[in-house]
Amino acid sequence: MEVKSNILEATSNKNNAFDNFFKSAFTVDNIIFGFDEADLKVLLIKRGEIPYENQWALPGNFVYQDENLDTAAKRVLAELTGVKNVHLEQVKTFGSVGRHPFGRVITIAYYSLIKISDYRLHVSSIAQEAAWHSLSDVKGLPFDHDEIFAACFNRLKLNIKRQPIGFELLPPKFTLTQLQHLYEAILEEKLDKRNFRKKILSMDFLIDLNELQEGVAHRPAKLFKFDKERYRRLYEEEGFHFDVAPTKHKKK
Amino acid sequence: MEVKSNILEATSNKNNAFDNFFKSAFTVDNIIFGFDEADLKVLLIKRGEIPYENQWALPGNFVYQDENLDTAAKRVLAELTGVKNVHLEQVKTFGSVGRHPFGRVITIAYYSLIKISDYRLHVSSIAQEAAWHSLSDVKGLPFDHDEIFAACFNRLKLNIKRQPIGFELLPPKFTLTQLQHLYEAILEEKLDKRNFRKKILSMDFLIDLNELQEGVAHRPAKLFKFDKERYRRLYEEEGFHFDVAPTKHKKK
DNA sequence: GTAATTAGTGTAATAGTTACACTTTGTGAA
DNA sequence: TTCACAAAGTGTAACTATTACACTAATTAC
Repeated sequence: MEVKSNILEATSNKNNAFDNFFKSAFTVDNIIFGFDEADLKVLLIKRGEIPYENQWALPGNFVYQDENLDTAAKRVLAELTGVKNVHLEQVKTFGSVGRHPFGRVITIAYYSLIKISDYRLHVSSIAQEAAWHSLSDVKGLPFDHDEIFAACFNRLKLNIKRQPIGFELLPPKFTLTQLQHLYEAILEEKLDKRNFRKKILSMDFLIDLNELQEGVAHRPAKLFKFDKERYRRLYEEEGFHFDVAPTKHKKK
Repeated sequence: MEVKSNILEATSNKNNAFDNFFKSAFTVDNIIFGFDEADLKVLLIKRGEIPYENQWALPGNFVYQDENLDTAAKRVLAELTGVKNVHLEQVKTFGSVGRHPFGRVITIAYYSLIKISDYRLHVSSIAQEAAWHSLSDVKGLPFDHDEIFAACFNRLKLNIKRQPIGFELLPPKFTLTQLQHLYEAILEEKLDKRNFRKKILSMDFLIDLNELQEGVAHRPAKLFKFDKERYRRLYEEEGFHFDVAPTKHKKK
């Protein structure tokens, strides 16, 4: 009771102190994005519990008593995929009164980006089953998960233009075409090939590895890697602004 | 007990169900910005309660049981200032384990923008006393309020370049110089007068009222107003990008 | 060796950004 | 009434970034 009564001392005396200590729970949801050469995917779990048992939903879990929020989000990811050390971003907190049928639940939404090749489904208490879904399949989710998903995808769209986070979704060595397809998938528009290459190379943080793609039935592409150190030196203070013309974009 | 036990059914069975229902509280903080002709200000309250009694802190309060998060943030603002219908934005949620000395407290941080002239200190249960502070005075705040403040100010800096929110801080009729000073205060850099005017006028959502400033001991400036409808029509889909050269900015 | 497939490349027109300094219009004091 | 003061208001040329656009090169599979 000690914690409770102390918190209540700090509360407004206009209200009954107990009003501020109602039954509630808080959770994190972590929207996990992956990219598989062609499409942007999201990892959904099949719920093993009521409510909405057996429906596909965003992965999430309660935050433990002695656990920070970011840690909880990382734990959800790690338990589900075994992947650690990823790009993680807190997006928005959802706490409408009626959003959970069983009571007041506040959910802090994160997204994270992983290399889909690193993914290996783990036996996990969080989910019965997990699977990658195309973005277009992500609708009709339970709770307010459609809204949460939209907020996270939206944030990703904004961030991709200002931070070098695309590389988190690609293997360490990638071709410029793969990178372009990734940008196109996130931004949901086709980009002009020459302008894309000119722009991204002019930013000067990609290193040409002088290696060629193998095992493709056409002219092999050069492989590049992202130079994080160089990025830091060049852009740490000012940041960048990636904006390339979609193909056949009409001028006003 | 009904709510509690139902939520607990939905929880992971790997953990003791009660672990997910520990003693906790959640609050909103609302960082209230105002602009007084020259400087950007923040409204701080003098805490009337332990911990940190009598220290200046960010305004905040518990979220009530039947209250949405945004509503709670608006309530904090209204109780403190009487101002309603403002620009409000959720910024980030803070929930580190040790951030509150009395127990686990999750805080959802918002900022809001008000016209300082509308402000009138209300008798309020939230604060003993409230006062505007210059940005440079906002440091050494209790809890992790320095970090919360930084996150909100940062967000404001980003948003001012992409949304027409500056007008929320100015009277309905304002001069271009006032507007420029506001941008300078938020961005923390001096801007070039001619470039600023050219850019903001070219955006085509300011209306020249054909009225002049009164009561100044120099050439009076023209008054403008922001045309919200026109803004919507022009920018609803694409948004804008406000970026004007600081004065004497050196090129690389 | 030829068809299929994707990689890779340059330029001119246009649009946007930047740097920069003097004239105008009002007030208020002598 | 005029002069000092203060801030308002204004244009342009140089530079930089963005856009639109189509063919040749390299490889594999048959």
